[in-house]
Amino acid sequence: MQRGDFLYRAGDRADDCFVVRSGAYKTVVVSGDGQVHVTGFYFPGEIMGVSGQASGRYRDSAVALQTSTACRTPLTELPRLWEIGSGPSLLRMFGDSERLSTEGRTNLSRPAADARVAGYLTGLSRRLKHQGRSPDHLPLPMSRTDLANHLGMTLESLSRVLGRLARSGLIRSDRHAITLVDGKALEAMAGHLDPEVP
Amino acid sequence: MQRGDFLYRAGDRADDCFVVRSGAYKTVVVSGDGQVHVTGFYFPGEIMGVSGQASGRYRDSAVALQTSTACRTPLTELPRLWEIGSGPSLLRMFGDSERLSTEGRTNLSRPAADARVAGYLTGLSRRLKHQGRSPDHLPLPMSRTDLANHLGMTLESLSRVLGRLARSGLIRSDRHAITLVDGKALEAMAGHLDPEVP
DNA sequence: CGCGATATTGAGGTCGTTCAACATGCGTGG
DNA sequence: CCACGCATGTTGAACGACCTCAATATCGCG
Repeated sequence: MQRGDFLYRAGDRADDCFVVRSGAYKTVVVSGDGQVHVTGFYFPGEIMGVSGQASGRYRDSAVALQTSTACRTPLTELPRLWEIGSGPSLLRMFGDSERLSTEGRTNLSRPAADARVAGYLTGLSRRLKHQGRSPDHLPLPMSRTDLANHLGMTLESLSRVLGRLARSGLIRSDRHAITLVDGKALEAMAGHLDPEVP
Repeated sequence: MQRGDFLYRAGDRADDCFVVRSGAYKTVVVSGDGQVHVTGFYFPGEIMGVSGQASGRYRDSAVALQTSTACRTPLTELPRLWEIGSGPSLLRMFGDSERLSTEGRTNLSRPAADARVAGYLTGLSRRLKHQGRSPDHLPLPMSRTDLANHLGMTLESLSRVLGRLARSGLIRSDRHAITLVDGKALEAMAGHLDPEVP
């Protein structure tokens, strides 16, 4: 898929889940008044489309941030999945999704913009590490506008925070990537969002 | 259970989900640095403990806000629940849980405190209506501190916002309950978090 | 190479936080 | 039953941070 293509749209029948293979995606929800909120960014190995599996229709839309590929996984035969013993993994998906949402929520509840940015970066670092990739080289394929929206701040604030962190020597900030220099300091700034990853 | 009792604790083996029967509960997560975040409030008919089903251990703790009862639901019984026809409703509850989490996240992303409070109130109203209760009489069994924490603001700000809304005639604010007077205006203030309820 | 989109930087205003004092409610015990 | 005391909630003032508006800089792409 190319940048801007929809993997699925809110309202579509939710017959499948998707696993990112390459590239990156974002999920967005549009409010009744037309306002958009970026609910998440997804990288290779991560699962998308879980939110729709309960109601039968996707609640959010998934958009490719760059040239990307994803693996479609039909889940229409839910009861039969139980019979063949895939029930636990289904629960795991729901739980993972719920947990990611909870972490994001905790992060958003912090008043300081610095803490939210630091929290997102450390969380992303942990996710990448969990996928077997380098935890210090963070890809940022999303626009500043999208990331700021996701973190509940304006793009100007985000730009300033990143500049501040770079000037402090905690990170190296490229436009489409960030390298963590002092991850410990970032975690401290974020307030240790989550104890550990089991 | 009495006020302050734990339904389950973070770290416990997550063998069950719980459905609130009466009263109300809150869920909290403690960060590595000891900071507490209130992740949700749960009323009769709503499901709790989903977050733990991924890792096998609860990620949050559930605390009774008042004298409450809950129905323990071992997930090993899920196939049998399906046989007796309770599978779909449980699945619906899972979906509702995930959706609630997403809505809360969207709500927190708004910068204005008024919008976040209005968003929570309208969301709670819809949840109560969904459970067959009055959508205009909102119970607030939680403390101001907890609600402010949940909404990502200080208790002073919350107090001011509620006072402002009451003075504007949009709500009637008691200490442990709120009556919606002008729900439409509240929804507008919240920015229509979610299009509709299918 | 030039243009449009995206990102950074700057100045001023508003809103939420902080610190503080006051008011109210609730439970306990006399 | 009332009074007391503590916890909880409300109100006030000043500071600081984020947002808004605006200009400049840089990147990407044809």
